Amino acid sequence: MAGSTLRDVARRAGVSIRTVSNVVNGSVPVSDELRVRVQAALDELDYRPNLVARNLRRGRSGMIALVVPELDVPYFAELAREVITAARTHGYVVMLDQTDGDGERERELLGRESRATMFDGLLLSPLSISADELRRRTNRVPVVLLGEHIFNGSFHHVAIDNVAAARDATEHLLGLGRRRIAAIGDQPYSTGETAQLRTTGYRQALERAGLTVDEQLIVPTPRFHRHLGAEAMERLLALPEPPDAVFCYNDLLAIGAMHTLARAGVRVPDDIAVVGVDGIQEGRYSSPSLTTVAPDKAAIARTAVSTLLGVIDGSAPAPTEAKAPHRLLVRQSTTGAPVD
Amino acid sequence: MAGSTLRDVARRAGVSIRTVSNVVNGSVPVSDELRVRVQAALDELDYRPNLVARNLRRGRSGMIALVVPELDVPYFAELAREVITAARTHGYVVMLDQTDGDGERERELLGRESRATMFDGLLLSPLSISADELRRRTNRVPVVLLGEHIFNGSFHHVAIDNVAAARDATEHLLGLGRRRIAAIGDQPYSTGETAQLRTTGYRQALERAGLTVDEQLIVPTPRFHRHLGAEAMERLLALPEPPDAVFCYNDLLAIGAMHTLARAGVRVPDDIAVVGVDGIQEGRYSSPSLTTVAPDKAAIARTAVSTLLGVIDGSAPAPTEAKAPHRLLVRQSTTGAPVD
DNA sequence: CCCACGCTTTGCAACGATGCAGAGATGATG
DNA sequence: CATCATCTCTGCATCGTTGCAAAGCGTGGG
Repeated sequence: MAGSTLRDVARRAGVSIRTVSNVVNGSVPVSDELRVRVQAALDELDYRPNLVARNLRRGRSGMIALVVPELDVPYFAELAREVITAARTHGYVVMLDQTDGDGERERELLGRESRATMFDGLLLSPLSISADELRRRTNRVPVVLLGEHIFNGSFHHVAIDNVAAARDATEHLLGLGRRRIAAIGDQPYSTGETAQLRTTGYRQALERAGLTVDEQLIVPTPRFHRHLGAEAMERLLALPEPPDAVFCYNDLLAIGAMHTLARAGVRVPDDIAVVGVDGIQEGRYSSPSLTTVAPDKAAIARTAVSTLLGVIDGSAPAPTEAKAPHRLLVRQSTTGAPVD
Repeated sequence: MAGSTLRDVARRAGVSIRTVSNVVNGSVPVSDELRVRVQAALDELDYRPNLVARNLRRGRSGMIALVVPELDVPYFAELAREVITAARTHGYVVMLDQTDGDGERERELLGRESRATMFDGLLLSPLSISADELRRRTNRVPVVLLGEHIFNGSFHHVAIDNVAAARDATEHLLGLGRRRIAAIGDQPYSTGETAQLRTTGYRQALERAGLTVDEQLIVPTPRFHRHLGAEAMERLLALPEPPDAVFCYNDLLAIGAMHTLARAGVRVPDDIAVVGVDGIQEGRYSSPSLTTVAPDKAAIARTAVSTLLGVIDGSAPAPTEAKAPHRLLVRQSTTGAPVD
């Protein structure tokens, strides 16, 4: 009942512990006669290997940790799903933790008393910890970073091309004839790299189209949540000359913005077109459905996991910069066409 | 670099391994002089305890697993967030896995080669595994079940009162004067207990109001996903006499249903009122915003975690049935009033 | 002056598994 | 028939930590 060990099984089958281990692992040949006897004992005692002990001996835990800011943000939930799936194909399981974007929590995670040592590696989607700090603290555990923040070449890193993604979104709006295009989600301070890259892409698209950027139309938000998108949209509507399109830095901001527009009786896309980033499922069924730039989350997850495992087994020590593909999904919020 | 051990630190400080251990753990008193010396060595070598070894010795891992069908289903993501938070207050971390509602995967999880032995306990939200099977397989690991499925008294179990929740939702619609109320999401087969309980509550409400149930208006769905809600709604609209309200067994079904209604030009709530269950964030910002019966997820998580820890430390061996509270959040999809 | 007591410190064993090297049995070969 | 290679099987050491019991040491009381 309380969990039988190799010893118990060995005693019962009248063989050595080592032989039982060989039967369990199947790596070393065992004679048919003994194998049958041992197998019977294994079944009778319902033996289950103690993985903690196995891990100690083997020096590997078969676990990686995925740390995201917030698990209830759909993008991270969907990404987590893909990471768990990708890890499983390599025989790994995933421990999940969330930092709430709290730098303290992120720091704690890498501190001395953390459980990080229990994992073979760490996938980290950092929000507020700085590059230096991260470098100082992660000299033990293999780390791969997800998303933009911190990538000055000292860490393995997987992300989409955020500048191109933002440019694609903005150019889509330009292609629809919109000329007064707002942007929601800039973060013009040290830890807002992702947002800043998207701002760059937004500016590039406008400039290439020969338009000047109206700084009033760039509304910063401290995070990427629905209610902040709603508030930002209110500010845009209050302008003397409101926009005819909005590029939101993620889908949640876009959904918040559309919420405000619906309440204000502004038609989407007729009066204002809306596009987001992330390609979350929620956007397929919103009213109107949301045009979005969707990162290939499965690709991000696969790349991140295999990179991390490469670091773990020492075959890929030099930091890599991997770019995952993204594509524009056109839906009602920009074209009005009820596509799915 | 490769991780120093107690041995390394002991050698450096010129004391025994045991003393270093005592300093690290702080449980046994150590003289000031030695403590300082050992601490210095700890710092110099940047010692981090090997948690795998510690776990082996202590027989506890400080980890629990949370297994849900799909992490990208918002309800589970939001619940997972709460579970992680609740576990953290007890010093536990959470490993997350998903089964995709696949019975095979659920079985595998409890099978001989599973990693379940690595965890002190298991929070399981089962979809398709049967009670018998579960009982046969979990004689090793402490388990607490989340949600309805399987609760014949042999397992610890935390859920809301699904009958009451469904009744509340239906009565809300009745209170608005609706009389032809449909239900989307029944699952009239062995593993659909949750759905069946909601059907029971739905029937109760109608019967108490003196109405007869029109079986045509109960549309089953194999899962609780947006597209199935959309399809179900199409079937209801095709009826000679469509409903004037719909009770959906979860918010995703409701959002799918509203998607169909929007495309068909049916007004919500004027023509058809819609109510869901789960209280996911998505429903606050949908257009129209979604009336829903919201389980207290934080309460579910807290109760589940503390129950599980009780089982683990042996203080709560007898299976308990815990009911978490729920409440109706009234929004536009039933009243038209733009409440947040 | 000796003994007992309390406090700190230590060595040994153990948690349950696997790597390694060698023991024993078996069969093939000269 | 002796020798050697081959194939199973086994015992021992080890992964890094903590529980346990006892050793060492200093102090105070009889």
